[in-house]
Amino acid sequence: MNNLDESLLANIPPFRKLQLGQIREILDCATPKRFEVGTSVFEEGLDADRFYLLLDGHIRVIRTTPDGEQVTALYISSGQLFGIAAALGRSQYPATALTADECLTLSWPTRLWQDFVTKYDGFATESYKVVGARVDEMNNRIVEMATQQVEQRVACALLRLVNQAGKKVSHGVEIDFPITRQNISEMTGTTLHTVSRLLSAWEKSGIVASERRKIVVTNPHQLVLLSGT
Amino acid sequence: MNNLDESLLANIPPFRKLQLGQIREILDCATPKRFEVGTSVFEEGLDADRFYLLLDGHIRVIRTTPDGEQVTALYISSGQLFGIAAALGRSQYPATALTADECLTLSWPTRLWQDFVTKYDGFATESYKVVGARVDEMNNRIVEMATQQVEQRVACALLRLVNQAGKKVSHGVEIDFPITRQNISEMTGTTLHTVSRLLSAWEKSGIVASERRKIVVTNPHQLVLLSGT
DNA sequence: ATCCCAGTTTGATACAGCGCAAAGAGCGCA
DNA sequence: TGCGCTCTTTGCGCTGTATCAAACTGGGAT
Repeated sequence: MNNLDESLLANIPPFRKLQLGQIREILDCATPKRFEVGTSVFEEGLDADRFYLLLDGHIRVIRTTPDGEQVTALYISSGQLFGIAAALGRSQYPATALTADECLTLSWPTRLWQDFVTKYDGFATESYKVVGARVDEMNNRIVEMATQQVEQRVACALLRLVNQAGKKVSHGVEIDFPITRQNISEMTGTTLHTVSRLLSAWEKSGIVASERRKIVVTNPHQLVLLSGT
Repeated sequence: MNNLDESLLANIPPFRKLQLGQIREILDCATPKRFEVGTSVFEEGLDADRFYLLLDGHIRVIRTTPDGEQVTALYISSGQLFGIAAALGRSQYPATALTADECLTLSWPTRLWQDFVTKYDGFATESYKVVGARVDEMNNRIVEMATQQVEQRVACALLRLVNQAGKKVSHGVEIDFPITRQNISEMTGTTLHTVSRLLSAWEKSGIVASERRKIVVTNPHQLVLLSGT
């Protein structure tokens, strides 16, 4: 039992169609936890014993290659389930989840997944839609990496970030958490140098305005053109 | 009702744990169909109204970019489910399925998926494991494309093909369906020219032996070394 | 006020792999 | 037997990006 408010989940996909009483039940077995910037929620290879819902903040899901390079699999924004590999029959986490800013999560023991699926109508369907959307995004990234060159890929990556973590500001849309050139290079399979050069060029053309750890897209339309989609 | 044999499905993952009577029921609502080489089972963007099981042959799942380039998402070997996007909430096929050789499929109307899931214990779990494996493979490909260079990627692709469609022959392991340089380039995001050069070089080192539309890996170990994993 | 460090910018150089081009080579078909 | 199609091989020049190197900047800690 905890004192979280039902309305927290009422509008979030897998719970949206549930009744308040059911949401109450789910909340009562949830563990809330706050994570500082840059800490890990779970790590690649560990037993996938819990699944998570991100209530606030942004999470970077990364994989590390044998020689230590990092590749960003995806970014999670608030309101999304993550760490649900167990729902696809995996017993270990296939990736590491790092907080990109301060985060608030709810989590449940993995074994409850099956309970939720059988007990709450629509829970499974809605959850697997999340998986579907991610598979789709992964497919798109594969196509991108296979066919487009760096400038287009970086443009696509920026657009994805804007779509899922964009915050309107006076001069355009800002990416709502601290992000470095290095981070972007890890999303696109390039180097931070190349990303820096691209952003500099785009800044000159008035497409973006960036500072240290911060990017504002001032001309999204132009960015779409560059992305070649 | 049809005259297919229950043993067809008895050892295939989502059906493995079912009783023969249940398999019979499933078979009775299945439609078998044979496809010639190079024909399409379903196409990107069409209504995902059926899901499939590949009984025999090999299928190439591709996506086409706006400018007509093809990217191979994955290869399906016999015994695998495919076209199951609907299970993840998609109403259209996200890719096109082309036969790589002569194929035999069973298919069911999509609406039966939900029936199977509720009626047959373990069907859902086993099916989602298939999805899990594919997500995993996609993740690996993203990491590969982001960090490795062409030679390593092609080596990885070949190894994947060998693992899932390898047939032992006298001098090594042969890929069990016709495959062109072009096909491999579409799996790895390169050009057929580069693939051709690599295969020529590998042939000289005694790692592979290839002919027109045919590849035999004679020294898998060396290929693993090249793949850098 | 100063130091330090993480992040950024920019230049110079090298090279992997692409694009283009053209010549084989295997195979079905008439 | 020869034609035509698809697939393969190989050469050559070019260019997009990585790599190496070095300087700059802003902000937090002492």
